[in-house]
Amino acid sequence: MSADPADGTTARPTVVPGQRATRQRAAIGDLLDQLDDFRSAQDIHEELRRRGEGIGLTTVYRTLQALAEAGEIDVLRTAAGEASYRRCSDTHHHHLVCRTCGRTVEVEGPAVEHWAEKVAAEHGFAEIDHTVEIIGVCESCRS
Amino acid sequence: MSADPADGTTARPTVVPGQRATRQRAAIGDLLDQLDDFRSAQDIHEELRRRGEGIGLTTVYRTLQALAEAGEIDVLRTAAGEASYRRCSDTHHHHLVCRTCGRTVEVEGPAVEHWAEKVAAEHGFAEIDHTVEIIGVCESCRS
DNA sequence: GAGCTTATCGACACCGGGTGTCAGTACCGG
DNA sequence: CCGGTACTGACACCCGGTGTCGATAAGCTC
Repeated sequence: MSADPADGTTARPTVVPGQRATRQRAAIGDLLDQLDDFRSAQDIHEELRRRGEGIGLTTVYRTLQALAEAGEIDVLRTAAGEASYRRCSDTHHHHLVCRTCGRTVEVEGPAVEHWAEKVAAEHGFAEIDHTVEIIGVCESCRS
Repeated sequence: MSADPADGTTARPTVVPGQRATRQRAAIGDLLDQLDDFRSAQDIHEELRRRGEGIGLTTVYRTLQALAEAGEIDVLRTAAGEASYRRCSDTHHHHLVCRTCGRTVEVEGPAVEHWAEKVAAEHGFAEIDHTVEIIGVCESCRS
């Protein structure tokens, strides 16, 4: 979470001390960088195999899970209960998803954040966390 | 969805024409009326068996699914990917859930509805649907 | 660079929520 | 009361995801 110390590292590290940089992890990271919508673990695994990466499904599951836990990527559950992953910006935000083509737009909503906190406080709730997803049909899918 | 035609039916019917009133459906309906927080299908099944209702798990799954589809009850997915059901008020609303005891509070938020619509419109999305869940720790669980 | 330690990998078995099937059952209209 | 049909439920099955454990390879030390 904290900013990089002032050494010359370039982008987001994805490498945590005590965690090794492996070909598989790099491949998943690269793929996530190239994609801009939510993909299931199986999708990602399949795509990597298609690209000739020798990688196991278990590894994909675990790596995605670890990335999600580290806050590197966002997870969301589809209606079918399947988990989808996507690399997202650091800032807190929510998603606008097209139910037809799956296109995703990140949206910020200070209004919602405030509303959530206010409502929670009114009912005596603390340590608030919230999920907001908006699902609809995007312009190009409507035509 | 549409209001009842002007005959003398009392409360919410749960009975749709072409759908039969069975003991099992009634039992599920009754139980849902008595509960006021989200329960998994398996919970509900177990509770019904405990009460001596002879009812199959499959039936519970299907009935809950049908009720959810008809808008009679609300569904939400737990972090584990399990579906939870609860009978809710007719009006559109969201939930404030205690992550410790599971207590649920229904909250309304015109502000969020407007925000969602506005944001969606700005990005050319239509036929909007949205989910908002706030999770925290309630007052009694904090002490 | 060699050697060693240890995190990581991945094939495979397994788990558990949920669904499809299909014969038996029980509503409900006539 | 009877027949047709919606519903039921035991059971097999599906599939996303996790645990296991021997094999592998990253990275440190010398």
